[in-house]
Amino acid sequence: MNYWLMKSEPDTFGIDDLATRPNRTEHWDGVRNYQARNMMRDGMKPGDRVLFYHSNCDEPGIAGLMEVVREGYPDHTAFDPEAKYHDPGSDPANPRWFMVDVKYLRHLGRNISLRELRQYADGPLQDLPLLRKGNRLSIMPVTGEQWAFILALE
DNA sequence: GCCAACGTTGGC
DNA sequence: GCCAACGTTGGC
Repeated sequence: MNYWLMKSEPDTFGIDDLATRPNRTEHWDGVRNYQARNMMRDGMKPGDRVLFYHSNCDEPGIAGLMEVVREGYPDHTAFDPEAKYHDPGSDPANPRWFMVDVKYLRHLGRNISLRELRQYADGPLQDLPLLRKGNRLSIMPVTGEQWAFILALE
């Protein structure tokens, strides 16, 4: 089992939205970055655990936990001219973009803010891509050690 | 293949 | 709203 972190803007789709979806499950569509695509297509497997990170909001940070319940499959929203992330360059016969399905597990007891995580940027979390300058990856791997350390802060 | 211009991300 | 960092595009 592997660990990941996925970002979303709570104004668009936050952990409360995931928690109230049917089966508490939703597909993670709209990713249009090749690195993140590769992780969903090749790396993420059912049973993997994911930190749900709220970005671009009052207090950016980790809000809860979710689980991958379906491995990577084509992101059909790329084919939809009406969709926000429509990509005319993605051919249904050879899809460019992928997504996974994730299921809500639980909220953290408290939001663990980016500000707080930065305190450990020179220590236990020094290799966490989230804390690297200029990082813009919306999906990133988390080691078992980082996962355990972050949850111990809760 | 280089690189300037541009658009986006996302913290602050 | 600002702006630094980054990815992508497209002319050459």
